[in-house]
Order: sequence, then structure tokens, then C-alpha cells
Amino acid sequence: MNNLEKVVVRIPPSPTGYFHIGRARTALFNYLFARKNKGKIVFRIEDTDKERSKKEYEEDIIESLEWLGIDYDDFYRQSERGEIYKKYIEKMLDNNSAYVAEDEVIRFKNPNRKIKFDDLVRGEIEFDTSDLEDFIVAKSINEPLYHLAVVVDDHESGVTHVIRGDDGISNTPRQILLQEAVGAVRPRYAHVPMILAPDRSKLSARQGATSIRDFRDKGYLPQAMINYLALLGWNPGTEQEIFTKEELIEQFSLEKIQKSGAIFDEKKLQWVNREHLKRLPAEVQKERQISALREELYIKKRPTLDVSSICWNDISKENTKKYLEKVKELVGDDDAIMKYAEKVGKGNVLWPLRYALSGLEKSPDPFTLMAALGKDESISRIEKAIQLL
RNA sequence: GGCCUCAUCGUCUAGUGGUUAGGACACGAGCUUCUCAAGCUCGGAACCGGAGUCCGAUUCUCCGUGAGGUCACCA
Repeated sequence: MNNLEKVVVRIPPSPTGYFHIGRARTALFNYLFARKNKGKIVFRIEDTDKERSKKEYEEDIIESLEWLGIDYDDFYRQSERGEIYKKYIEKMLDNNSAYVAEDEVIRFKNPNRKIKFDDLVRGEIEFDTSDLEDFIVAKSINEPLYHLAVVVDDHESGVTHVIRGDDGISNTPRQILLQEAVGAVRPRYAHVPMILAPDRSKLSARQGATSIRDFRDKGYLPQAMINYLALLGWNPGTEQEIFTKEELIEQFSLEKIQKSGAIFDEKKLQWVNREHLKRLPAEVQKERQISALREELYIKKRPTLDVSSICWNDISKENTKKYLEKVKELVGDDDAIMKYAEKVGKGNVLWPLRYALSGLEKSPDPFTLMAALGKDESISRIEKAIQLL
């Protein structure tokens, strides 16, 4: 790449399913690379297959990209570009690089030669295309197939870098052949490894959450999602693990992309998410925590308390009862409760209070619990504990 | 099966022709009167195998093995 060339990348999903994390990560790498190099991003919907393409999926892809914060500069659908493909098919028929076979489909005339290309993440890769048959480029003059549509669109959009999943490696020689047949410039290729399921098999919907919307629905932060996705198969060469989007753009480079596939680990995603949560303003954190808490079982349904767990350490039942009665009167005034707790011993008051509210040895702090439960329910739970004592 | 690609802790990874092979997540242990599903400290845990090159290979080469991808009128 020389300095005069403007980088153009593409994000080309096919609307045949919900936007999954593998495609999202490839989209992210394209995004980071383009933004880092002040380039352009073309977002195109590959919907040449009319049977399998659905509007619902297209909408999901658009929403998911927006949620992740991956924006783009140009947008189009292949289904709206029939005239353009037609022009190229005619050209190929004219220059004899394609022909109409007996079965009426349009086939590419394979020149059967060796194709070598320099992959930006894997180095030199060579194929012998005599292993391939005369593959079909269009069902008819008005119905182009994948390989042709990709080559034409990349050419027309001036794409300079094709950054895609490594399942595209074996498609590359075919596409290079087509580029030569229609007189298109060959873009630079970068094949990134795939995201794998825990058993190292291909990720599929059967293995649980795999689409971006699943993670959005679970409450993950978009900034945590792109942070974690970026780290799967790429690293900055330093020990930094938590990044803002701007930092990712700043530090991204294709050279640091890994060659082998990576297993998606939700545990680590959870950790990255917590780290991003900590960086949010305190009020926002509190609000999020409270609304997440309301979904918890022990908040929805009153827990059963174990009498022996109510008192803190060796504090007597009588004293604990006294503390809880005082706190009961103060519910609604967190500062007053805290002041009281500091006066008579924080653990003496806060442990039984927290336990009365949650019924758990470990839980969020009592003030957050009260906020999630509301004043009335908090008071009844405290009363219940007092009764037991 | 043909072709292509890949191979460091359980997972994500750093790294080098000579290192106590580093970090993070997860896991285990311990500590902590409690705004405790947290925090802190400590710990166990890896260079797929075999040849070759070399004074010396985890690192370079070759061969195995394993894994993945791809071989559609899908993309």
C-alpha cells in the first residue's frame, strides 16, 4: 500500500441469519483498519440468493452494527445492482472467458493455471486452479452468483483490502481468475482466523449464544463486546487488555492478527464487561445494577432465611434484633443507616440487613438491594428477620 | 478423499537460536466487621511428536500427527 492510495474496505454480510460474532469480529477488523488509515467502509448486503435472504435478518445486521458502534460510508444491496452485473456478464461472454453451457447456466472458462497471492496475515499462498471445474458464475444473464457479484462490487467500489474469515481462502483463486477476466485490479487479501465453539468445532447456533443480539439482550455493554472481540485473534503487543474504541483504532494493525482459530470464552467477556462497567459514571452503574437485580430470583420472590445466619459473628440475637428494628425505621434514608452502622459497628448492622434482604451469604450491598426492592418490600423483609429472631 | 491453512498453560495470548517461557481469564488456597456475587496475597498449570541444522532448539528445515476450512445453479 503506498501513501497515495486511499484504503477502501467492505463489510459484506449475507442476510441469511442473525448477525453472529464471527462476522461481527471480521466487520470490526475492517472497521478498525479503515478508520486507522482514514479509509472508506462500504457496507453491502449480499442478497443475491432470493430464497434464503430475509428482511428480518438484514434489519438485525444493521441494528447490530449500529449497537456495536461500527459505522460506514457507503451502503447498497446486491439485489439492486442487476444492470451492473449484467454488463460484466456480457463482457465475459464477449471476450470468451465465460460461456453458456448445455444446462443454460453461465460458466467461467477455467484457464487451469497456478494462482499465487500474498496474504497479509498468512504470507504467500498458492493454488493450482486445474483442481477446479468450470464453475458457474451466473444462473442467467440476470442472476449473478456469489463469486461474480463479489468481484464486480469490489472492483466498482474500488476496494483495496479484502479482510475476511479464513473460510474465504479457497474462494480467493476463483475470484482472482474472475478479476483477470473482467479487467479488475486485484485487492490485497487478509484472511483472519475463525471464532470456534468450545470443542473447536465451527460455531453454530446450536451451541448457545452466537449472535450479537443474544449478547445485547444479556446486557453486555457494546464497548465491552468490541473490546473482547478485538482481543480474540488480535493483540496490541503490550499487556493492555481494556480498550476504548478509539484506543483500538489507534493501536490496530493487521500484522498482529493471529493465524489460528480462537475459542469464544464468555467468562473472559464477562470480565471485560465488568472492567468497562467500572469505568462508567457511578449513577449509571447503580441504575444498571438495580435493573439487573430486579431480574434475580431472590428479589422477585422472598427468600427463606436461616436464623443462624442472621447475626454477624458472635453478636447476640437480642442486639441484632435491636439493630434491625432501628434500621427498619430508617429505611429510605441511606445516610442515616450508614451513620447508625458506623456508630454501633458496621458489620453488626450491615450484615444482618443485607442477609435479611437477600437471604444470601454473598450479594450486592444492602443499599443497592433496598433500591431494587423498594421501601415497602425492604421493610417487610426486615420485619420477617426480626420475627425469626 | 483432493487442495489450502493452522499448532505455547483448560482458554485468550506474549516471547526468544541460550529466558526461572511472561501476562490475562478461569481454577485452588489464604486474608479481610460488610456499601462482600468485591478486593488483596499466594499457588498449580504450556512450548504436539520424530528426525535434521547448530556448541545449543520452544524458536529454523523436513516428515509425521492432530485440528480447521473448502471442494453447490449458498454466501
